[in-house]
Amino acid sequence: MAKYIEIGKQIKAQIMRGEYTSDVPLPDQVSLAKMFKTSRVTIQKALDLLINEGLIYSKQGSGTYVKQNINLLSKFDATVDQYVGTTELMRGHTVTSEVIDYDVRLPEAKEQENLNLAIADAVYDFVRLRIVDGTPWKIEHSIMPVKVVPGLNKGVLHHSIYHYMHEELGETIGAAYRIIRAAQPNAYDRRYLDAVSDTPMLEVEQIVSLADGTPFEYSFTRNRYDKGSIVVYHPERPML
Amino acid sequence: MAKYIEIGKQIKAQIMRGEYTSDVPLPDQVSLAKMFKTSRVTIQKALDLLINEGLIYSKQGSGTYVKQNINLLSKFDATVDQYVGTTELMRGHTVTSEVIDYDVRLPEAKEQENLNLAIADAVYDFVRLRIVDGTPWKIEHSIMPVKVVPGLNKGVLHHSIYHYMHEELGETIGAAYRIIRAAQPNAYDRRYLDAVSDTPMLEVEQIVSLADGTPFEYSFTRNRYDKGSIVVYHPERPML
DNA sequence: CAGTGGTCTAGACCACCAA
DNA sequence: TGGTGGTCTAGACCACTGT
Repeated sequence: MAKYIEIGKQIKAQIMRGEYTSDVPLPDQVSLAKMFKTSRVTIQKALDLLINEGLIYSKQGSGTYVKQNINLLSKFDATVDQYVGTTELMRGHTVTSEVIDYDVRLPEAKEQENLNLAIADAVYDFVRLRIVDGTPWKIEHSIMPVKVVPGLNKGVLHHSIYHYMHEELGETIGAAYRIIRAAQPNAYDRRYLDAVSDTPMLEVEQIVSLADGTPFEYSFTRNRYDKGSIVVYHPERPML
Repeated sequence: MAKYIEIGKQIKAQIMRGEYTSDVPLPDQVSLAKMFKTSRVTIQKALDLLINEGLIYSKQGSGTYVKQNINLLSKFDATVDQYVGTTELMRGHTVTSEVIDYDVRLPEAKEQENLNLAIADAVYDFVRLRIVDGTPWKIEHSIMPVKVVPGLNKGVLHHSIYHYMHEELGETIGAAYRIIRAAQPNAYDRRYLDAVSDTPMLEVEQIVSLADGTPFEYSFTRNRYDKGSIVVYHPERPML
């Protein structure tokens, strides 16, 4: 573990314990360097992490300050800006999957483009009903390339795909693009999620990539309007 | 402009021009340092920016590579992970606002909490119908603290609030929290957006802050399911 | 083992802010 | 004008990869 990450964690812990407030600046970088017995540059890198997380901000020539909205941050903390599979998110609840549809076929044009595939690269095409504590929760329709996620049989689909990828294939998940929209209920929604014509559905279309940028999932996830929302945190970011 | 940002831009431009592909690694840091006549550490900082943008990734002991999904990135580029007011987003179209409701009052409990206000801090409470090229598009219900955004009269509401804040008040926008959900149409939706009982609505509840973390907007924005979606890009991020 | 990226240091200089 | 954060350098050492 890099030293500056370690220091960043410690400072974050201090902020969370309320040792620094928005009223007064943090100790200056030179003092912090002395306290942590390191160089000023290392302190700066540690603070950079906290700035990226939206916890603090620096004002050249003035000091480093805790933001006024840390309370908000902690409230959203659990759900913010991280991608984990459904199973992980619902820790403490029983999540099971019913495989509604399962196929291996050649990709359509849009899938080729989004998953960066040649026309002969086969894909898995499956629909799963996710069930939480015994009640139907959401429907996931996923397309995954065989060459990126080999061995995705029905047995795996009943459990966590993300767990399988991490533990069995040794892959780490990277960035995700999502398009979020409202939609009218379709046949699946009516049949499995108990939706009727005036039940708004929330749909997430997403492309998820591995750490090296290889896209491995193109999926559509739908749930009833009263069974879940999406939380997003958009930090300010240095623009290139 | 910091040197490493300048270098980052140049390398980004090279990547975008296709001078580097995902097949071969970029030149190593030492070579780049020589090419740009700077130190290796500065190169590393420049590359860090590109890694944060999800353009490239580094593998210790091996090299630095362009991700396979740059093509995707460019496609989403315009809408990704940035907050700008409605007016800005619709450049090239005529956006006007009709003020449906306008009030100054004391904050409710939830507003106090989300906007970090005392009970006596007055807020503006207004509802605007945003109209694009003559057709009703979305309804924005906003709560803003008077002490943070003074002088928000009806005249300003007809134009861009974000423009007003930036140009008149000299404030810069920082992070935003958003909760996105589907919803059944309410009275406003039916009246102004031509929604009926089976028209799903997309609602965005958000808290937007200034650069120093002061929250200045708590709002609910709604549009018909067929009049807009939300695009989100979630890069992988070093976690603390 | 050679080559690559990752981290850290100590010191220098600059830019900005407040008194 | 003194104190603060922002940037940059040159060099050192470490960790990992591929041959």
